[in-house]
Amino acid sequence: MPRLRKSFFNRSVHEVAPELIGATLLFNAVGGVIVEVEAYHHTDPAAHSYGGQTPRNAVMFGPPGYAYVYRSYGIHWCLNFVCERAGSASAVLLRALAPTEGLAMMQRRRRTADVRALCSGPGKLTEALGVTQAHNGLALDAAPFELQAREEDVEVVAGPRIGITKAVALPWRYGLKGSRFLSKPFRP
DNA sequence: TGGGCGATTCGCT
DNA sequence: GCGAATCGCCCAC
Repeated sequence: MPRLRKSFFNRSVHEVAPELIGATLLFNAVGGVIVEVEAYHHTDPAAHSYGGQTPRNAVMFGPPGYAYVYRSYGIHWCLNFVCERAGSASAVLLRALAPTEGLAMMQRRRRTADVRALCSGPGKLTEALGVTQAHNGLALDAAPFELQAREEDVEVVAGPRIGITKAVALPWRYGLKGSRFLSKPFRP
């Protein structure tokens, strides 16, 4: 199973995001198949990098192939993959996985046995995998990350992003068609 | 199936 | 001070 290298991320977020659907994300050998992501480009008012570089979003302004982690609503962590090139400040938000590896560990961290509830949302996903602020800025092609390219063609659907108040109509949420592990279904 | 709400931290204006 | 790339729980339909 070919591992994703940093060069995989060295392209437009709008190319990378749909190609991540069907890839496998493991963190300390825990994780599963990526079924939902969202693209955030620096020219996009909904992106953290839109207003320029700050200490929080500094990793987004660095080279592609690194993890950007931030706290959401004061409670959750959200995981992003930096894309394009240094300074372009664009990233893909990881929103949902179909759990395959380390089920027991994820069930313990999430305090539920419901497999559909383990990684079906950006905050759930980081809790299940154990990703926190401490992992902000880590390379994606080295431990504890392991990213594997998808092995077969998948059907990718797109729609509006979730939970934002700016640029709400842009269809930059991508998902695996028909997956039971999405944070929300895609409207036809 | 979907909407309303409270929890809770911190970056940024 | 404001409000956010969310979640879980409760309720109505």
